[in-house]
Amino acid sequence: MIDVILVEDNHDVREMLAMIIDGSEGFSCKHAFVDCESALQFIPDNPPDVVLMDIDLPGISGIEGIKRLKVVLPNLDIIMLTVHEDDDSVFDSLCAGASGYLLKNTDPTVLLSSIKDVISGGSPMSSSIARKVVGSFQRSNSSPLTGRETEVLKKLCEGQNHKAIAESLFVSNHTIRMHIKNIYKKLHVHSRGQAVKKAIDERLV
Amino acid sequence: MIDVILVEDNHDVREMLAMIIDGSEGFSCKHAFVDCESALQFIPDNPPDVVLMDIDLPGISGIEGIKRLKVVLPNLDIIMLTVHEDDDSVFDSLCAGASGYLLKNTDPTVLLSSIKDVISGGSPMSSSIARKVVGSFQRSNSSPLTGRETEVLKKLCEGQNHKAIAESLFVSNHTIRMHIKNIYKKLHVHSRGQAVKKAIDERLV
DNA sequence: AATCCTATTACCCAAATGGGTTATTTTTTA
DNA sequence: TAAAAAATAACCCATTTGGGTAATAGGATT
Repeated sequence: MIDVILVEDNHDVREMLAMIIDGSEGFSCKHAFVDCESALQFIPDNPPDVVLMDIDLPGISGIEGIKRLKVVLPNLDIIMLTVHEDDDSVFDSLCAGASGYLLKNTDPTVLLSSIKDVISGGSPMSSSIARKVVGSFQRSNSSPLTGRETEVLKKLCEGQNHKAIAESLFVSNHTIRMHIKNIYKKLHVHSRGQAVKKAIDERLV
Repeated sequence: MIDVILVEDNHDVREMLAMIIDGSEGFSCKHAFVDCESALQFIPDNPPDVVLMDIDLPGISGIEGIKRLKVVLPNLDIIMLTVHEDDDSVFDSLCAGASGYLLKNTDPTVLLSSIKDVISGGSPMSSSIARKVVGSFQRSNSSPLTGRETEVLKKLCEGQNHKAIAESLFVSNHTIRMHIKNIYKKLHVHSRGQAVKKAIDERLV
């Protein structure tokens, strides 16, 4: 029997979801909370198998709630169940510790299979959410840098200094300094820190 | 009719997959290549709806092949179809531009629905792969840094220098330098670059 | 009340970095 | 084959950074 806890402020949605889950074979939903405050009091002492969490909640937000739950229960599986499909909501939720992200219009059948999925180590997401997540890995393929400059930038991102980079690439430190100067010009930055930030933001490395 | 191209060196696997796909209602697989070299010659002039790509290929690897295809066809949907489930293979593939990642033992029914999925903007992945991807977003919740130090580290990651950080936090640059010294000690690093790398790697910011 | 932690400010000095300029060799491209 | 781009190396100088040390004040903890 899979034990599910809901955190959802809308009365009708909460009751509806609880009924669907609790009424399904192999699922149980005996506790549902209106806000994170009450959920945070109950859950640490009574951890369920899965938590379904809304984002828009009065008081502590669902994202902040996830962070706090994860501190005391790092292995708890939490699925975000929300209407928000914007990048920030998705990435903030995942960074906070959500293992899945579903939209509220998700079909009940899919919701139930997603709950099973997250328990068995999966990360249920809608197609469009998954594409956002995957897309965040894709790097620019139009870097203004040359091959050597990209190599050097990579080393900069690893925190290496002139000398270390020169040694690892078997050239003089003068050469590395020249490469770095050119990198800065091309990226329009004036320091290592800015170069590293740009490299990461624009996935140049 | 969904046009699919295969790149797979193993003869039996290639023939089998081609037969499954081409024999299915609404799918067509008229071209299958043994290596990236030949695929790279054909595909740019005859772009299909979806490419299924193996990783282990003689000559140009599947990952390198994706990169090259994406340069000329940035919107091409590519699904990695491989036996490798290690982190590097997964992340390198996604970074190279793959939109989906499936294992070769994937059920034919799932494979076909995944092809439809990727065309409609999704990113088909197995549960365990999705968990890896989502896991890469989760940050550590046990930072050794104080609140103020974390603020400063965030600014370092944005490429700001002493003075800029001091001004944005309304304190003297001496204070910021002290914070940075303490951050370096706690993180066991000796430069901005290393601190930024550590901050990003361990998701301290 | 005593202690610890955090945040704050300050000074000194050596090392690293950033910017400007010039030049040779190799590789790539037109 | 000629021109352009990339990689290599060097010099000078001002600024920034890193490391050591010291001190004060407020808050939390014991």
